[in-house]
Amino acid sequence: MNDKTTIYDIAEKLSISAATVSRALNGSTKISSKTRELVLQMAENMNYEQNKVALALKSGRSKNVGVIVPHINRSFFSNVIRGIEEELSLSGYRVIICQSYDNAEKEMESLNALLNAQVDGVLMSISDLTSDLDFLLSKTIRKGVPLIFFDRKKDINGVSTVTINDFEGGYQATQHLINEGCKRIAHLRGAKSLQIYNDRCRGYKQALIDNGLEVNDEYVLETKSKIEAGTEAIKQLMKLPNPPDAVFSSSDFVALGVIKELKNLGIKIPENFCVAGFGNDPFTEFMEMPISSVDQFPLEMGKIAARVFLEQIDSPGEIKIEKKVVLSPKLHIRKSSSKKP
Amino acid sequence: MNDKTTIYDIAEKLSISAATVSRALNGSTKISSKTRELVLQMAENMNYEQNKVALALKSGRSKNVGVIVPHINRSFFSNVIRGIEEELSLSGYRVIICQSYDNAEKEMESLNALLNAQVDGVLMSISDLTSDLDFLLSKTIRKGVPLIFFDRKKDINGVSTVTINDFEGGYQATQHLINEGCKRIAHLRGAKSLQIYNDRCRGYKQALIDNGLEVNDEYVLETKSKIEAGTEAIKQLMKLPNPPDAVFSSSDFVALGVIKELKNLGIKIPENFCVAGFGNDPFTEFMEMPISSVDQFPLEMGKIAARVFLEQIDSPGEIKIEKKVVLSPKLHIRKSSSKKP
DNA sequence: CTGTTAGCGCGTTCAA
DNA sequence: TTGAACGCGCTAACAG
Repeated sequence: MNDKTTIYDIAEKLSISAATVSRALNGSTKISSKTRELVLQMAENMNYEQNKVALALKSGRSKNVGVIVPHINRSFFSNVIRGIEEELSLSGYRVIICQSYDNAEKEMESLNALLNAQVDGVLMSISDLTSDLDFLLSKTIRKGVPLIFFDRKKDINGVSTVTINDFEGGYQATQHLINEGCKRIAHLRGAKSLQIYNDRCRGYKQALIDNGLEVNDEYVLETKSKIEAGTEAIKQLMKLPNPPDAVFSSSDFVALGVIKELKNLGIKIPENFCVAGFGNDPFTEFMEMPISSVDQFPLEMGKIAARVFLEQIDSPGEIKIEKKVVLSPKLHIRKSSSKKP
Repeated sequence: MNDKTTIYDIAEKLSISAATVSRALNGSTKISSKTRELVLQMAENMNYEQNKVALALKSGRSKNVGVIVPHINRSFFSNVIRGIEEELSLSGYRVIICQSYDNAEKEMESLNALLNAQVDGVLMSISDLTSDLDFLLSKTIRKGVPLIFFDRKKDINGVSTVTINDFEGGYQATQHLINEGCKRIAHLRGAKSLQIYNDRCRGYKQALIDNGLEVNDEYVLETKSKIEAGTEAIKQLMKLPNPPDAVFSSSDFVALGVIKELKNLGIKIPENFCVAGFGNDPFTEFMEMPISSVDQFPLEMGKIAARVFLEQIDSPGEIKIEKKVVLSPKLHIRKSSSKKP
């Protein structure tokens, strides 16, 4: 039933040794063109296909890379993965995906499983700053497996990272809202355990400071990345004695929730209230009230992360140079924050 | 530098044979509890981890499954993959993803690569009915690797499928539009080379017939699954001498394009024109004009496809029973097609 | 140019 | 209960 033909099968047919077959198949120069042709022909006839597992065991390189993300079905991550796959498949690598569900423990399990499966590298977006990264390092670096963080990173020696400049993104969005004439800008931010949200928040605050505006802690709320979280948060904000006149949200979904609730409250956007989100999720563009948002270039991020991996794997010797790539975010200005037409 | 400890390393330390170590690690009964404890302890100390590649070569089972989809970043597919990964990871399987880009040739390449990488199964959504499936079969079935189609299938002996009832989905949506009082229902359909679109179209036509409405071929247009395709198509339809009063689209994006253009044209939805889409993409729900759409339950589809694989792989002997699972779609009725409040 | 040997790490005979 | 030997399929070292 199983028709897997091995190099031994074809060697036997030709009454030569398996090594010779191997050489012919791999284009070694140390072989006569006659026998090479013979082998190639026979291989064709017998539908020979190289067994990659045997090759992996022999060479120690599986041609597989692991990718760990919180959830594969989030627009951002699925786009990054697309970029990674698109780039790595060109070099013959396959992509194994794992979901961490924002759970540090699961993340470690996945990493472990990937390393035991002999992946040649791991690209991941860490779930939490509190992850036990020492353990992680001991496993991956000691094994000589390149590790690359994208988007959600943590600064570690020996680990390359590909991120966008979240500080700049937060700054850009806030500066834009200020330019539109907003004076009391609130910020809905993600969990403090993630550096990206801390950076965006820092950018927000710096923009306020640079423009001589007051940083009001009452205006900064931590939310989940969900529509309902946005509606809840804006309700709370509008109850303040001195409610804000704009919101910069770290999440497009939250921004959407804010817009929905403001409409409920009869507050006009963008005339009396401006909103900007983060992520440039596809839906922000084609809403009836298109939402201004910061683009993170997920596809490009994935491709670049893939290339960083390829550079590391190709680097001669054991000199693994860590690389820190930082992309510039781009704010897309849309109706939700455009007072001036 | 490489600290990979093997069973030989720990055998040496304990002055026993590697075979014994292997037995201890695998919980064989034919071993004294003393040495078992000893081995387990030592394995712990030496940070031993089983090399899955060696195991794969030995056993012929890699614990990897391949998944091939057109584009991983489309909402539907990323959700299916999430379901697959969620289910299979519980059984210790890893998921290798490949993108076909709707290209039959690339699809075959990926399938080939996966088989050479010794995956234990392949789950795929075929790109095209014209794919060279004989070749496909000769590779996969002869190798005894379970093959499962999800969503985009083709009926083949020996291949299990997990799909939704596209006919019923098309029927449901059309029937609903009829119930709302629409008389001239157009249909924007996807490529004829995919069975799912043919089935949805058949459902659409059958609903018309069952309700005594005329099937007008001028009302059926083939479009790409893009917003702009929707705007173009509806422009064309509205130029007809007798323009439609409703559209059932096989794509949510196309439905969105239709709605945008109708608004441009000053046509009121849902009062004077109803629209229904297909896919229940997240955005359909939270638009200001929420779009009625047929849910395909991608997450569930992925999980079920995974379970079908597990059943096949666990089935004793060589009896591979093919399984055809058909899910019922569910129409979500929203504002874009609700004349009656 | 080609054949022989060995080993990647593991589980599984067959003897003892 | 344990050990020695073997093979999964392949490539690389060493001979010839």
